Amino acid sequence: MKNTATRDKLIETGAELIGQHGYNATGINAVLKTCGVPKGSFYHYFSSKEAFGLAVIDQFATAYDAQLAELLGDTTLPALERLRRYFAAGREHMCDCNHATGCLIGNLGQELSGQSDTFRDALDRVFQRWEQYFVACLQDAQKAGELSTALPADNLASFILSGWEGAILRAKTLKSVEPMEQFETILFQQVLVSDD
Amino acid sequence: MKNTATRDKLIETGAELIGQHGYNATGINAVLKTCGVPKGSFYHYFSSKEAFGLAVIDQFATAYDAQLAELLGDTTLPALERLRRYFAAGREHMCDCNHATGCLIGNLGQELSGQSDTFRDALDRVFQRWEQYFVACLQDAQKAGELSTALPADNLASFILSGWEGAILRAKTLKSVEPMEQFETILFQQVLVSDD
DNA sequence: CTAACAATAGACTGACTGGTCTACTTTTGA
DNA sequence: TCAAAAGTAGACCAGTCAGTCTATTGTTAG
Repeated sequence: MKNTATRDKLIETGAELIGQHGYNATGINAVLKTCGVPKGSFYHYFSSKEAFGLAVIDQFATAYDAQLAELLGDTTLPALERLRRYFAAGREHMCDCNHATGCLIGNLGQELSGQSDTFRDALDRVFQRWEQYFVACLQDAQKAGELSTALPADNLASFILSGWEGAILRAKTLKSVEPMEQFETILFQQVLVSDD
Repeated sequence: MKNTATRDKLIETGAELIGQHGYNATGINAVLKTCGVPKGSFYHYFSSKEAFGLAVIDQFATAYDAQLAELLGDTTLPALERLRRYFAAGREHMCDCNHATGCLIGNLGQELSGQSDTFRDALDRVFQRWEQYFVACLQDAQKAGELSTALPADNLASFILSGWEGAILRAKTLKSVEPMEQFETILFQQVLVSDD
């Protein structure tokens, strides 16, 4: 399995279609037709649709990890400023996809975590890794005195991830980033505050 | 269309199966087999699967409305106490379904709002009605001096709905109500506070 | 050169999909 | 009483699904 070009093309197309229509509504044939790959190749690289789905999640998580590291791990900026930039990037992405795709991991979490434990585990691991980025960033903020140490960083991180995923869901159904803006506003105004 | 017993049975079974497996993964034949209704009856009451799905949403929204009115509209209790009870009921429901179902509207919002504008509109209307219950409850809290008037009630309501839906999603993928608890804790500690 | 293996290619399969059709039974209202 | 309408019943249809199969082409190592 040296030639990864075809495999990558399948995963890329799969991520796009699954992001748009969900996992169950995305047929393998549709993926193949979209990227012009024959079925023989698909089952050469993936043992089943589920294995393909997991590979799509894996690839997405890896790529997103790099983004998170860049945005939230950029220690040249104040920690809360990094968070602001992360939220801004999320809003921008939401507009770019016409409020249709949102967050692939969130989408699949809703759709599949009741359907398959394999998927649920994979998606939960991604969420937990994301949470760790938030924890690190919030701890930076606490060390710098930007953020009160009254609230544990890990609880805050869970709060932020939940709220942000929910805001993305609302943005999708409303076709507007307003819920994402309102979440960010109140979060910074009431939750991410320093000791007076 | 006077005999609603068969129709109700179809909708009830549909809500259950769609809640468990999602809309796309729930076949009409599975619904029919589960509740022992022949296909002829199904298409006597519903013109298509989409119409059926909308009826399921409608029925669920109506039933949930009654619950919200009871919990959040119970003016014999302090407004913030009503909110606490609402969250507690949500957590209980999450445990009852083994963290598998979560919120039907949230699930379908993720799955279908990118797939069909008809569904998206229907689901968004439900969300907006829910938000109005929160707004009314928060305004009660502000009038009673339980809650600062510094933040507009409608922004807060949007914040709470987003956060709660996101917490439910995390609870599903984590198979634990912990994210819901963490959301509630920080919400009451930092956001739903009175003027000092 | 050639044998082994990676990869491409797509016809094909059985199961299942949403939806249609006709036949039959029950209920209703005049 | 009886005809029209409501509702039940399930065989059936074309299309699609994930997955299999065999054949062929590219590549690589001995």
